Amino acid sequence: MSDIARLAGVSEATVSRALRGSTLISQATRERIREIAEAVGYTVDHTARNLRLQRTGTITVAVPLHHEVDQGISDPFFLEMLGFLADELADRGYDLLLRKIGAGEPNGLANLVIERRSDGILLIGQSTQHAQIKALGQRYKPLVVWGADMGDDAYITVGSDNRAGGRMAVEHLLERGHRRIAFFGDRELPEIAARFEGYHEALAGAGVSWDPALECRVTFRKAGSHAAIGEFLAKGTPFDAVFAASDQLAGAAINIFDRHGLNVPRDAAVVGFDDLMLAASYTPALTTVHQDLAAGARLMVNKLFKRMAGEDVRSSVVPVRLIIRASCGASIAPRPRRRRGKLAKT
Amino acid sequence: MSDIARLAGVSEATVSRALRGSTLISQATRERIREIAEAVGYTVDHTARNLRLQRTGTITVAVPLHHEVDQGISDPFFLEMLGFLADELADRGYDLLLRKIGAGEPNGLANLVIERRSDGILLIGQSTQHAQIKALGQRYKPLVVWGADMGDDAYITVGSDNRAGGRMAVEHLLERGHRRIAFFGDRELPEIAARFEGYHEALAGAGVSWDPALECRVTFRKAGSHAAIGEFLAKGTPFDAVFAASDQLAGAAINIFDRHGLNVPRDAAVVGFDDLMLAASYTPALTTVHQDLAAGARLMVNKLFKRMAGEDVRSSVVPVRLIIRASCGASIAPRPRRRRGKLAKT
DNA sequence: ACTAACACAACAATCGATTGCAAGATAATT
DNA sequence: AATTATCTTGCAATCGATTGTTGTGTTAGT
Repeated sequence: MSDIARLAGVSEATVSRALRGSTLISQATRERIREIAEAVGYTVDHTARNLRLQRTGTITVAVPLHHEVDQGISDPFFLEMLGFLADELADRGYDLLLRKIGAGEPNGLANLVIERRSDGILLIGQSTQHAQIKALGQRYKPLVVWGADMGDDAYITVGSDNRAGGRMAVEHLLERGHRRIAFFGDRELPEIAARFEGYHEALAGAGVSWDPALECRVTFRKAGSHAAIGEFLAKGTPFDAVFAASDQLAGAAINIFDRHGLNVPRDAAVVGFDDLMLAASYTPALTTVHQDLAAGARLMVNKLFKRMAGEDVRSSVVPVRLIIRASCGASIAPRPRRRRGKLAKT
Repeated sequence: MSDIARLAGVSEATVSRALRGSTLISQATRERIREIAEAVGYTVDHTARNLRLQRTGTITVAVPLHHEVDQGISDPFFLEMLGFLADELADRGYDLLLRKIGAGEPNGLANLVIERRSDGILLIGQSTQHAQIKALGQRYKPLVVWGADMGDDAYITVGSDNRAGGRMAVEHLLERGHRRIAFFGDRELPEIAARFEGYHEALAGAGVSWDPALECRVTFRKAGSHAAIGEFLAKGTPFDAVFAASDQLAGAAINIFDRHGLNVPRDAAVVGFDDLMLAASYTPALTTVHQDLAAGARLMVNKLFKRMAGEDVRSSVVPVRLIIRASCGASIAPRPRRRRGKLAKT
C-alpha cells in the first residue's frame, strides 16, 4: 500500500480511503489511485485489514459428528448443505472455514469461540450435542444451528419441518394400504426424533396401533446400519413398509432387503428423507421427503448476519414436501425380460 | 495479552515468549505466565499473530466446477475427500478455507492467489480447467491438485492410478465373459480420460475390438446424465456390460436401466469407479474401483507443506484396487419370492 | 574484589490497513 | 480584502502479537 501511496504522491491514508470509496477523497484522486492500484496489481491484505477492523471476515461451518462416526463425514447431506452455504457466504464476501467437531472432544464447540477465528458459527446438525450447543448459545450470540427446534430458546435453529415430513411420508404409505410400517432411524438425534413423532402421529391419525417391534434403531454409521437392519430382519417382525429417517438409510435398507431376497417396492415399500440429488438415482428411485436446502441455507446465513449485527431473530422452520418416486410402489412399471447381450431400444 | 503482562508483572514480550515456550524465558516465569493465561482464559489472536508472521494459517481447498454444473457440488466424492483433507489440515493446525470455482468466472483461480487469503491451495479435481491451472501453477508454487498427471510438469498432482483402475475394471468384466462393454463418462475430464485409456487397453489386451458406439458421453450433471443414458439405450446398441467412470454415474445407469426393464447384473453388468461409502449401499451393491482417499489426502497435504517450505516435490500416483460386489454379477444369490406382508426371518 | 560470562527480561520496531482529528488549500460570502 | 465555509489530504495512533537488540542482575572464575 505504501508503494501505491508513493506512486500516487499521496499518503497511505488517502490510498486507503480512495480504495474504500470514501467521499472524503475527491473523485479525481480516487480514480487515479484506483488505476495505479490496478496497474500494480494491488489487493488489500485481509489479515491486516481484519486486525484493524476487529473481525475475521470468516464464518465457521462446523459439522458435529456423532460419537459413532469419528472417522469421517459420510452423509452426502452435509455436502449439499455445504454447497449452498458456500454460495450464500461467498455472496456476502465472507470466507467459509470448515470444521469437524468430534464427539470425542468435550469442548470442541467451545474452542471455536475462544479461538476467535471467525465472526460467527453455523452448525450443520445437532448430533447428540444439544447440551453443549445450548451452553454455547447462551454466551455466544452469532450462532445458527441447522436442526430441530428444541423448544427452549437456548439457540437459534433453522430446520425442516421434520414432524410434518414424517407425517406426510407415513400418511402416504397408509393411503397406499400399508399398515405395518417400520421406522428406521436413530431417535437420539433431535431431527430424527421429530421425524419419528410425525410417523407416530400419522399412525395414530389413521387409527393404526404402533408395534414397538417395528422400530429399528439404526445409526448413521455404515457398518452399524447394516448390522442393525440385518438384526431387524432376523427378528422376523412382519412389516410391509419402511419409513427411513434419511435417504442414505433408505438406500442401505433397500440394499440389505435385496440381499435377503426382498424386493422394493414389491415386498416392502420404502420412503426416505432428505431428497438428496442421488435419491432419484437409487434403484428403485426413492420416494422421499424433500428438504429445501437452498432456502434453509439462505435463512441460516441471513439470521446469522442479523445476529452479528446485534439484532434479535427467532428460529424458523422450512416446509417440506413429499416426492413420490418408485420405491413406495406408486409407479411400478411392468418389467419385461430381455436376453443378455441383445438389448433393443425400449 | 497486555492484561497477562500486567498481572504477571512482566512485559508483553516476555508473555509472548513464555507462551511460545522460548528458552529465553526461565522455566519458572514461563509456567507462572501459562497459569495466568489459563486462568483468565486467554488465547492468542490469530489475526494479529498471522499479520506479524506474514502468513494466514489457512489452506484453501477449492472445488473447480464443470461448466455444466454451476449450481452446486453434487458428487459425494468431494465430500469424502474434503473430510480427509479437513483431518489432515487440522492435525497440522491449519484452517480449511472452502471455495468453489465456477467455470463461469475466468480468473476465479487466479483470484485465489492474489487475494492472499491462504498459504496454499489444494484443488480437488481439474475439471475442464487444465489450462488455467497450468498458468497458475507456473507462478504459484504452493499448489497441489487432485487429478490426473498431465505429463507436463506445470503443476503437482496427486491422483489415483486411473488408467490401471480402468484396466482392472474392464479386465474383470472380460474375465466374466463380457465382450460388449460400454463406457459411460465424460472424457473431457482428464481423470475420466485416463480411465477410458485403461478401458481401451484392457479391450485391446483381450483382443476385443472397440465399437465407438459403445461410448456414452455422459456428464456429471444429473439431468444430463439421465438424458444421455436414455439416448444411449434408445440407439439400441447391443451391450452386456458397462464401465461407468464414477459410482454416481453407475448408480444413475442402474436406475435408468431398471426403468427400461433391464436388470443389473442379469441383463448387463456394471462396474463403477470411486468406491464411495454409498457404493456398497446401491442395489445391487456396486463393483467398483477403490480409491484410497485417505492416503491421497495425506499425500496432497504433505506435498503442499513441502512446497510451502520451498522444497521441490514431484507428482505421485495412488494405487487403486478392484472391489467386487454384486453389480458385475459375481455373487448373484438366488432370489426367493416372498408374499408382501408376511416376511419371515431370512 | 574485580571482571567476564551468562541468564532473564524489557524496549521498541514491525506486520498492513483504518480512522479521528488537525491542517492546508480552494472557493464563496460579505 | 478579510473571513468563513467547504473540500481535500496528512499525521499519527491503533489493532495484537513477535523478535532483534539492549539492559540489568546473578553467578563464576581468578
